[in-house]
Amino acid sequence: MIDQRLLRTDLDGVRASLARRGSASLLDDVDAAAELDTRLIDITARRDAIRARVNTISKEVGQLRRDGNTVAAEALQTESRELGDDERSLAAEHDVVSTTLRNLLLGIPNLPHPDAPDGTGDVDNPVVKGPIGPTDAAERLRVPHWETATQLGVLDNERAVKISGAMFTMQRGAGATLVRALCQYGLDLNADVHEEVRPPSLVTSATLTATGQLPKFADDAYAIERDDLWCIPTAEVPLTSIYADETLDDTRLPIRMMAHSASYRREAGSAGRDTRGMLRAHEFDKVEILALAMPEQAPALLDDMVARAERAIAGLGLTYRIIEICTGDMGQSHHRSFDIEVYAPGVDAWLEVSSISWFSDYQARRANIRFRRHDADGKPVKGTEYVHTLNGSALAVPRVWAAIIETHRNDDGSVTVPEVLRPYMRGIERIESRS
RNA sequence: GGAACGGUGGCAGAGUGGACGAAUGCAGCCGCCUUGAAAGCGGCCGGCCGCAAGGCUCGGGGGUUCGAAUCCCUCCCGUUCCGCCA
Repeated sequence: MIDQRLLRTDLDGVRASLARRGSASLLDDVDAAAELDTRLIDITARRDAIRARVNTISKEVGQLRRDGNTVAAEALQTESRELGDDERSLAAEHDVVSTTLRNLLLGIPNLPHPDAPDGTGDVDNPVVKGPIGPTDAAERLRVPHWETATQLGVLDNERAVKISGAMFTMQRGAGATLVRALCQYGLDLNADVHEEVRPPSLVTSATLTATGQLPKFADDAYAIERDDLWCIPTAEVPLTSIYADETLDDTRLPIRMMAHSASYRREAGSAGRDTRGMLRAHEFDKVEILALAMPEQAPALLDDMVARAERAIAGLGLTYRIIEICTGDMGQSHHRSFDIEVYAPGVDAWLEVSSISWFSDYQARRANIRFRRHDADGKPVKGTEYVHTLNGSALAVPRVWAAIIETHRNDDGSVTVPEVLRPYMRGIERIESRS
């Protein structure tokens, strides 16, 4: 959520910032929210005045009864009972307005960073680095990974579909080992500063709301309705909420964590797209890195996390570039965002393999994650602030897997395993046909 | 899944309708004492919203009442026992 106070103190600033996202109806929502906020303040003030009076009366009644002054006590009780009717109707109005306002606020996206590039869609995302590596593939590389991998017996999507339906994938033999190797590689590369976490894969609605998936994007996630649980679309979801409703000490920040998890996505609206191979699937493995930080720590962390994602890709000998996400293409919760794209020669396309984002305090406000500062003498400063959250894929398996198969394909149809992965693959140097 | 008992401030733990935002202990903060520290002594000390007045907060929600940590309903969570299970 954005800071509700900004609606009162800097409505024009909020409107100008969100206008960069390019949605007219969004500005209507902002205006509506500002109006509700004003009403809510008025209602709250009137309700609280009545409550204050009732509280005072109750204390007086208690005193009068102790003193045995029943007549006076009963007179006050009558007054209080009448006040109760007003209080109830104001409280009901307060609940309606504040619920409406909250639902509206939950749907209002984050304010983009001033330096985020303007644009209306993904075509406006500027390339900020690269391409690094060749983009002119040889003939032997012009083979989509699903052909190479199926032939090698390391990808068996036909049977995955039999088991689970369309858009599920299955890796076998060295292909399965490669999945696990990539995960372990991604973790080891980031273990220097990140705590490894194995979070739950099923989370509550509250948890999925904190990171921004609910309420607006419910259709994108798998729901287990009977138990009111959701399959995580990314480890970002449980990791961010680890410290939900907690106040952290500034000395502990930044808190940096990483997790390997499965990610589940319904891909509603993309049926029929990228149905072959490993480019899009309902379930995939990913190593996520995440940081909770003080606002002033965030920019450097963002740079560091992009560099880490880049290092993982570069180490695998893949061709890649880094793009920055423009205001028109940003996700709801994003403040500033970078993608790493890998060139896949077999399908001759740039594949998004990593997305690293800074969320400012947007998620922390939803998740209620605060921190307390200490002054130079180590004394706690009065009041708390929301942390900033950042996260990104350190290594998203399927598309990297695909790019490896396509990039490191040999003339004979075998695939050379990148050197850095061999320790995780029982020394396998080449993936060769099993038959 | 069944049964029993629980959920109170950073922690431990009192409190069964009014003087309770909450005893007491520990931790923390300030001061005294001390060469320094410990001990001792005195004082302060939960959080959120609000410029303030004030409001909210004893697991969540609802109810009874002039008034609820306390009574009622409901949901959630925990512990123990039983059942089931990797």
